[in-house]
Formats: sequence, C-alpha cells, structure tokens
Amino acid sequence: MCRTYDGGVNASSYPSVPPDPLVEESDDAGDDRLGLRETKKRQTRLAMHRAAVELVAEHGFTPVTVEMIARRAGVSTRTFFNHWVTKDAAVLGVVPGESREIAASLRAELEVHGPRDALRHVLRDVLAGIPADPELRDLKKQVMSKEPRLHTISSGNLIEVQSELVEVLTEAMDGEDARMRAVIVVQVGFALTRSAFGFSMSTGMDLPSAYDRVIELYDAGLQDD
Amino acid sequence: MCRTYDGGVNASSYPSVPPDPLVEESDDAGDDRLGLRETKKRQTRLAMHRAAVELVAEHGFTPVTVEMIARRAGVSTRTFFNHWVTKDAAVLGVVPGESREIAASLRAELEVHGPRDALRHVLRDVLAGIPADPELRDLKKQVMSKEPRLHTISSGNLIEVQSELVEVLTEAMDGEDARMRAVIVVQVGFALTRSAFGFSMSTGMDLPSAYDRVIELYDAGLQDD
DNA sequence: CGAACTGTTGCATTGACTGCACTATTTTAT
DNA sequence: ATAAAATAGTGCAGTCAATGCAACAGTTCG
Repeated sequence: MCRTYDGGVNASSYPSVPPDPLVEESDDAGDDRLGLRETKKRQTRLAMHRAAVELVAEHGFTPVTVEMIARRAGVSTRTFFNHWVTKDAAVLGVVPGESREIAASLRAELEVHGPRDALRHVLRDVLAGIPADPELRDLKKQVMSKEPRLHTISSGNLIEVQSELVEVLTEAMDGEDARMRAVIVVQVGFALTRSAFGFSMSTGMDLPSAYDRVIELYDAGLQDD
Repeated sequence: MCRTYDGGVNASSYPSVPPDPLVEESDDAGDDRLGLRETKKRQTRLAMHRAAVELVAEHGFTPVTVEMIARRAGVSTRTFFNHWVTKDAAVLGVVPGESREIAASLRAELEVHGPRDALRHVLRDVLAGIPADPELRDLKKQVMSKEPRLHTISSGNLIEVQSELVEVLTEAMDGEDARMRAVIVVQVGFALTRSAFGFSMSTGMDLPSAYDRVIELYDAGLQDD
C-alpha cells in the first residue's frame, strides 16, 4: 500500500482504562465518571468508527474517502486523523496503545502456565475484549469478508504486539534457541488467532468460541494430516 | 523533473528463472530467448528494485520517495508505477503474479503427500526460489531488520496466495470442518515461514536452511512447552 | 474567576498513486 | 523489407491519504 503507516495496535483486557483497545461501547447516556471531555471524545470516536464501517459496507473500502467518513461523523478530516492513525484503523476500530499491557498480562500468565498456554490465554482474552456490538459486528463481518485487504492490515497492526510478546517469551524460555522458539510459538499463536478471526467472520460465531474451536481442531492432531 | 538518461542499469550476472516469484537476475548477455523487449523490461525492473533497496538501506523506508528511487534507476516515476503496485513492493521485489503457480504445485504435491507435508514442500520451494543475490541479500537483511513495517507488508502480500492455497487444501481434505482445518494448516504453515524469514534475517542463514531448522524445532515438540 | 489543558479545526504541504494521451521501439504478419 | 499491431516509457493533470502548525473554544482545576 502506500501512505504512511505506523501500525496502531489494538486490543487488551477491558473497559475502564483511558488507553483503550478498540472502540468502546459508550452509550449516550451512561459514563458519568468519565468527565465531559472524555465522554465527548469517545462519542466522536465511535461516531467515526460507525460511519467508517457503514460507508465501507455500502461502497467498499477504496471508494470511501476520509472526507466522507468525517462528514458523516460530523467532524473535520483533521479531527479524523487526530483519532485514527490511518483510514484502515478507523474501519477496524483500532486505537493505538496497548502492546505494553498485553505484554504485562503475558508475564502474569507465565507465572502459572507454560509459554504456549500462557500465550493462548492472553490471546483469548484479547479476543474476548473485542466489543461485540450487535449492530457493528454484523456490518464488520460483511466488510471483512468482502475486503481481504483489511485482513492484511489487521494482522499487520499486530506486529508491534508480536515483537513485544516475543521479548517476554524469550526471557521465559531458557536453552539454546530460546528466541527462535519464542518466535515460533508467537507466530503459531497468532496464526491460530487469525484462523479464529476468519472462522468467526464466516460463521458468525463469537470470537472466543471460534478461538476455542480452532484450538480444539489444532490440538486434535492437525499435525498428522 | 526526473529524467536522467544514463540507462543506469546494473544487471548482475545470474541465471534466470522464467516463473519469477521475485525479481529475477537477468544478464545483459544471455537471454536470447526472451526478446529484446522483455530483457529490457527486466533490466529496468531490476534497476528499480536495486535502487529501492539501496536507498532504503541508506535512509530508512519513509524518507525515501518514489521519485528518488525512480531517479536513481533512471526512469520516470510513472514508469515506476507501471512496474510496481506500491513503493513497498519495489523494496521487497514482489512482482505480482504467481499465486496460481504456487497453487498448482501444491496440487501436485498433494498427489504424493498429506496436506501438511505437501504445503511444507511447496513453501520450502518458494523460499528456495527467492534469489540469493549476494549483494542484495545483505542489504535486504539490513533493511528488513531495521524496518519492521516491511515484514508486515511482506506478509500482507502473501494473502492472495494464502486464500488460493486454502481453496486447494479444502478440496483435498474431506470431513466436517474441511475448510476450517485447511485454513489452520495454511495459517500455521505461513507462520513457520515467517519465522524462518526472521531467523534468516537475524542469523544470515539462507532461507531454505532456516526453514528446515524452524520445522525441526517446531516438530521437536514446541507444543509441550 | 482565571490559568492550564486539550480537543477541534482550517490551511498549507508533501507524497503515493491513477487515468489519459502520446511517442518510440520492438514484434509480427504480410 | 515494410506496414501494422503491441507495448514499454513518459509527461501531465488530478485525487486522496497523511502531517505540521497555529488559532480557537470548551473543560478542568486551583
């Protein structure tokens, strides 16, 4: 592609924190403890995300311009880029931040489980943290299935997280090829996550369940085919 | 604005492979069966690729403009885009095309091996097919290690191939979750490929060997960590 | 209430990428 | 060998994503 990316990253645990994984569901109503400013910010952000998904669902990715999205969301294009690193990010709802948090939870999991399972738990949590807005989810499903480009990007955006996780895992794995093995574990972990994503998209199953099913199939001995 | 006619094509001396996954080494001399036109085309393409890699190695990805690359390669920017889909593609040397071919070889391998091993063979072959131009390889190594963005992209470019392979594998796998299992096999296959890529980049080991090592580690039971 | 913040915006600019029309050269058919 | 069909290279005009900067307005906090 083109333009300037720098990969914003994505998800993590859950609500509350200012540094937010994906677009959070904020209702016009609630949110009294967040301050007017923060509330408004989230509203506009959500508005943009919505607009982006809707428009892309209508016209496809390329034909939709940032200006169109901004207009529908009722903001200026400049504001648009104050919230989203790229046009893609807005469609996917990816807010930059989080790799650090994810790495932290991996570290925590490592106290309890081995590398592979620790990573699996973390990734599952991340998936579970992705909001399942009934409206948007269906739209997104359509969009993603028709716009393979977004898959690319979404996986691309994960790269920052990946390297962070590799670091953590490398520490935890001792022996000769610690780093190399860490890389493999992470790569395979993300491969399964991506599979779950696709599975979820095509079946409509929710992400965590899809993930579980994928793990199940994988462990069942896909090895031996 | 940007036209230096020095025909600055420094083609290097290497055997040429007709079905080219990446930029092929074409020699000024031998190529009698390719026709003048095709020969020149490849020369300019190679020149651009070279220029791109060199410049990015010097300045990093973002600061290098297409115009700079084109100028150094002695072509117009318009010509640049006649050859490469994007700036990234030029740096990576990715010529669009052959997902069909790869799919075909997978089909062939499936006559002999099971899904997993068939895919492994195919992927290994693809890796082996990537030209190991001594000069460029080192540069590319540098570039890739300093420019994580390119990893993203390179894996992104593979997405077309991926879905093609999934199709083929799905046919070959029968049973309930054929498609899903195919997806997983492919995703994991590519995960290992990416690992090999990283391995090769950091150690300098050639790609096929790196790939073998990765497979070895993986099969050795990374599962049980 | 006043000062420090911070989100929104307009403006100007860069740079990736495309469509179109044209030239020059190679290829092919006659 | 020559005319006709192809096609790589090029210039030009234009679209659109993305960024820096400066000004403004509503929010928060002392």
